[in-house]
Amino acid sequence: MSTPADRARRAPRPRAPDFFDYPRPSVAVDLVIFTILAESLHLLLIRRGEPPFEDRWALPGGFLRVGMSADDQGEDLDDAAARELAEETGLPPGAHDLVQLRVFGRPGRDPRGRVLSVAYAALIRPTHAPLVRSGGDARAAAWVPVDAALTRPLAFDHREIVRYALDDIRARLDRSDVAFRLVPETFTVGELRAVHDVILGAESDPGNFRRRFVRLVEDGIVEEAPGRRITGRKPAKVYRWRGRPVT
Amino acid sequence: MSTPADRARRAPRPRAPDFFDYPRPSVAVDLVIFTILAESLHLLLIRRGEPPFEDRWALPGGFLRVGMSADDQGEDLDDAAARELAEETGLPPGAHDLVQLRVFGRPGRDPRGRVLSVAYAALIRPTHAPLVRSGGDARAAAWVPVDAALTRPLAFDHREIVRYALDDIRARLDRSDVAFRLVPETFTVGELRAVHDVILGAESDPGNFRRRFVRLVEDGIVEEAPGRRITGRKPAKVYRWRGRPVT
DNA sequence: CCAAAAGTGTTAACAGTACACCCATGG
DNA sequence: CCATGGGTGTACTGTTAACACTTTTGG
Repeated sequence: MSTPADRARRAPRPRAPDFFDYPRPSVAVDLVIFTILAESLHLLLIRRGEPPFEDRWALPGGFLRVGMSADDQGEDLDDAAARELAEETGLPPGAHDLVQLRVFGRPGRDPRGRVLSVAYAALIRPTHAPLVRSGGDARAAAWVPVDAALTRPLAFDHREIVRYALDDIRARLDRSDVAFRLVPETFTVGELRAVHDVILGAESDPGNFRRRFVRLVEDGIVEEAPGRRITGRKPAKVYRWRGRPVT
Repeated sequence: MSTPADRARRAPRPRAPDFFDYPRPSVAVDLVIFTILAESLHLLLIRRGEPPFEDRWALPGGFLRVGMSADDQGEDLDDAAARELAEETGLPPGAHDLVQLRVFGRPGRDPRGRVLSVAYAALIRPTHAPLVRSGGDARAAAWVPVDAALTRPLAFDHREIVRYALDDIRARLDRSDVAFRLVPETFTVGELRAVHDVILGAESDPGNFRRRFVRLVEDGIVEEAPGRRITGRKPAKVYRWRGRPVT
């Protein structure tokens, strides 16, 4: 944080901070919202209603609200992401599993002018996914399978963002709460295994998966829930994830 | 990317994109530059010469250069980070080990107005660290041990950024090239182990470390270099890291 | 010759993998 | 009664951790 301020130091120092006179970028917050539908990983896309990229599919998002006064500087990035998530999905703001991925800021990514995009990942339980309505502005929103989202042309550099988000949740799958957030509140071992398999795109051994699962129960990360569930033939025990700690 | 543009859709559409009229934040790029000095992890801090936080220590950095026209939108974020790194250290731009960490954007973090900071981590070989001169603007720059940097009051939210960067390189230590970049071009097993120990703050077993090291040689990640080096009593074999792949 | 670091060997515990198998039950 | 997923057992392999040990050589 120096260059423009330094220039000020050489010249007689002005009252107002001079870096405010330099051109500034617009900052958007874009969301990669995942869920599991029909045994596969989906994400939420919006059909753009205006240029640029009119009619193209894009990630839901919006501009960061910035205040102009020193005492009201606007909203926090995380709040902006939470607000967009609520606006676009209509879901209650309890889904506080938003994680900042990184900034995408290549010049030219938005033809209108310099726009930085702060990308966030969110995870929606499949039980909540059908509740998603088409955003406050009645724009077309749809759950799209990830492979389709990666093939289809998207607006801006959103394909790159999706690619990054996908790699990210895959890497975090075993070291964070990702899987627990993509499964109903209560779940069976088989259901959790299905989520793992779908995200990694590989079939895992039921026995070995169960063995790792019982360790989670022993460590108190997961607890037995009342009732059983009939997914296949034999009813299975039901479990619940106990909040935070995974690793 | 919608809210302001949507409003435009309801009203008769103006020629110029209207989101340009909304207030925008300033965007800075801040660097956490690590090196190893005197058997411990250090990072580069700058003594601020102007308010706010005059005389406080801060991370080196500067503002992102943003173009105002549609065809010149300014510099890329990574380029801005590389430029700052070169400006602040005077080192040749070959040190292309810059990694974006994340954005820090809490309102109020800069009293002058809304400023987002994109944080980057950089790793400097100990052989290059002494070459660092005091920046183009002759401001005081110093290598500071990480624990001192975390204790001392820093400008803005830079302590939080340092904390994050530290956690990040610790987490990536075994899954990336971090260690190889904090060691001279050629190095002995003991030297690499010392880097590991210093970053993790724990003494590792020499025998076990060596065993893991020979696997790296077998996998072609590291190769033997000519010569030997006398670090302690018995001269040790010298190795070289072969570029990219680690995992 | 000896301190100190390089380098080797051995073992127990443990986690991952593959695969065979029994169990319970809804249709 | 049987197909199907729930649930158990087992043998093999590789990795980690702890620690005892030998080797080399500058001072």
